[in-house]
Amino acid sequence: MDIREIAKRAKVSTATVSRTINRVPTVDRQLAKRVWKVVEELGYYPNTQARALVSGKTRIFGLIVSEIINPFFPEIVQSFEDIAVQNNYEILLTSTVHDPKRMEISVRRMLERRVEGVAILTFGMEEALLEGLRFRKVPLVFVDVGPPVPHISNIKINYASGIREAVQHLAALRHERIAFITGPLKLKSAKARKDAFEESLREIGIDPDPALIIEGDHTMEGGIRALGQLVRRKGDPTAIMCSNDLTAIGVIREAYEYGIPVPRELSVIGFDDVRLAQFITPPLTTVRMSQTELARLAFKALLTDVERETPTEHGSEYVLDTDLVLRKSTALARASNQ
Amino acid sequence: MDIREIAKRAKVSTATVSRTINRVPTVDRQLAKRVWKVVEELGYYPNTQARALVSGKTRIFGLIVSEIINPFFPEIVQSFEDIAVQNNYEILLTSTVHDPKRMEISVRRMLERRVEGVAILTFGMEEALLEGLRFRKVPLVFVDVGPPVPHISNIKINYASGIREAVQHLAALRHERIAFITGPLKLKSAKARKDAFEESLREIGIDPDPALIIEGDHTMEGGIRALGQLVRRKGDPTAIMCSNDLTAIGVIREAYEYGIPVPRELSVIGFDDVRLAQFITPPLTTVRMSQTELARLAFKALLTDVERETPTEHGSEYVLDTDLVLRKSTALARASNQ
DNA sequence: CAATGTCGAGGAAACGTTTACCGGATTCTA
DNA sequence: TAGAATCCGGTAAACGTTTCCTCGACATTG
Repeated sequence: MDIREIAKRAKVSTATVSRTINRVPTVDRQLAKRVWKVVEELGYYPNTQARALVSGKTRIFGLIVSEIINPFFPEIVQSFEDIAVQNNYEILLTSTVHDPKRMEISVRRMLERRVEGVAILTFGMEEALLEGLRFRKVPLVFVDVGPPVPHISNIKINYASGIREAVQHLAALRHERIAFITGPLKLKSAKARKDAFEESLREIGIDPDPALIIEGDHTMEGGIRALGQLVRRKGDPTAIMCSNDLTAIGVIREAYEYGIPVPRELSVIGFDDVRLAQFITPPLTTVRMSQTELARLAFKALLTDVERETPTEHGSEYVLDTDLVLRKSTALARASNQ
Repeated sequence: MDIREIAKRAKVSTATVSRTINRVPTVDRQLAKRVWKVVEELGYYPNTQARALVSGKTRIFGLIVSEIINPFFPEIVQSFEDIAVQNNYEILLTSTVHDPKRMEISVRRMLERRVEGVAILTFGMEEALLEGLRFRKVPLVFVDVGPPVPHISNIKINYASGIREAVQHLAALRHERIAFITGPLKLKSAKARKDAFEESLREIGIDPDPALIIEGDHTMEGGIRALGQLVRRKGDPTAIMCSNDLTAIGVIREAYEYGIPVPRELSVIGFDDVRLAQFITPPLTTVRMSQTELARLAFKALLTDVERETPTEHGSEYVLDTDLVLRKSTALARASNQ
């Protein structure tokens, strides 16, 4: 059943049917009513392929993530979908699973399906692979790492705000030896978190102790390993901040193995506030980087770019703040026992 | 850049270009080589909308889930995508967030984008809402609840196998008072799990004690509440099985609050084996219902149906077994202290 | 050697929309 | 009241493919 069928039954032209369905205001109310009636009766719905073919608008946004099973992403995907539904967009979800080949395939898929824009929410994938998209002037939005050129927007994360809050929270609980487990330092975002931590420490008159900065890898196993290293030192820290929640979960898990009660003997703070931070025992105090908000900003960036008629010089920039959310994994420092 | 451009440059007809790209074997090797050369040079890739419009094949499968942030789903989505990529399919991911209206929208989206098949992996959504899909003879695949009609496949979960294993495991650890926290019993799958539990108990000569069967709701909070009820009884259980992992996590969490050490004083077993079962402390012993395998089966069901030329009488049926995976949340029953 | 069959490439129709353009009717203006 | 302007619906071209059909070239057969 197609638009012609509707046209015939409503005794109008296909043009009028099309205009009615697309709510072009100039069509006569009587005609429109007739058309809608037939549409309802037959349960007609337009063919998106045909639509897209002629109009050039697919109403699809691409969303590239690292991997869906990483707890960081489901909430983003969910929020992105919610907004897409509200705006009558479809979403083409693609994951790179940390494989450049898969990234290439992702780009290809986006191109073939003619998405109108792509949000790249991966952790550090080589940008070169996106050349195909950039070349075709598809609007893109990045987190932190987008170059300042037309059609490319950026969401800047304000790591410092939340991390400072966290450090000050620990200081208020009389912690003085605070360790930090970083992410993979080749990741810009991981580096930024570490820098923010050190800066926050200095701000309250504590000099960062290199022995208390351990390089992790943003996995639970990394957290486990890092705690192992930390425990072996004398004068070990009374609090540990982690570059992401998974690391913090690893730390808590390993602390349990060592018989170190969290938070009584050791305070732990994560970063990201993934949903599962609420599920573990004790519920994790962490720095929230709202995934919902991130998705919202990404979508908005894309939509704005698509709807803009004249391209801007530089692509827009958005800022996402972070803040501390208190749960149960931090407490007063134990009396110093060195 | 379109197929005509390629045709012109390769000095063949568009028909030949199309045939070449689609690897129709009758095209002359020389011509094919010419065509491919031009394709590579120009970086041409076909327009999927145009393709779909004329061929009627969109190469899209729909995937309807309850909500992406439910830990049960990310792995399914990931696996589904992996297989889709291998088969050159795209996936239209949609979530109902437990809202019939959203389900309706989902169906509509599937219809508009002309998906070739839909996997419905939600927990108990009214089937009536899928009428639109069924009516248009879109191949569907359900878990457990699909009616036996053409174009509708079913994946039957063998709940009994894993649950029996779990019960026998507990029995071997000398547990005699084993509680069960169910899911919402209006859900067929929850009911089936409970029944399997009771049956397994009888099998080893234990009569299910109704006082030890608590209705939960498949959430962490439900698990917390249920443990509260259980603890208040005298002669409380030494082991608890849960209808899903989230419930088990709630139980463990609340046990911690009560100061009941898991597994020393209380053994806990979950169901599903979501990824996060490995992240909690202690790592959760649980009955695995492989999400990867589930996704694989669902995709296969759809693909088989699409590729079949003559529709079968009944739609096919697949079976997914469950089995126990041992981690750290179970131990020998404590000496009876009643 | 003529007739028939086989093979593969090209021409052109078709898929279901949107939209530029046209033209008739109506309203407005002088 | 005639001409201009405005409005709005219809006609048909276009979007980029796939695929049916035709047709020429060549091989095979009697």
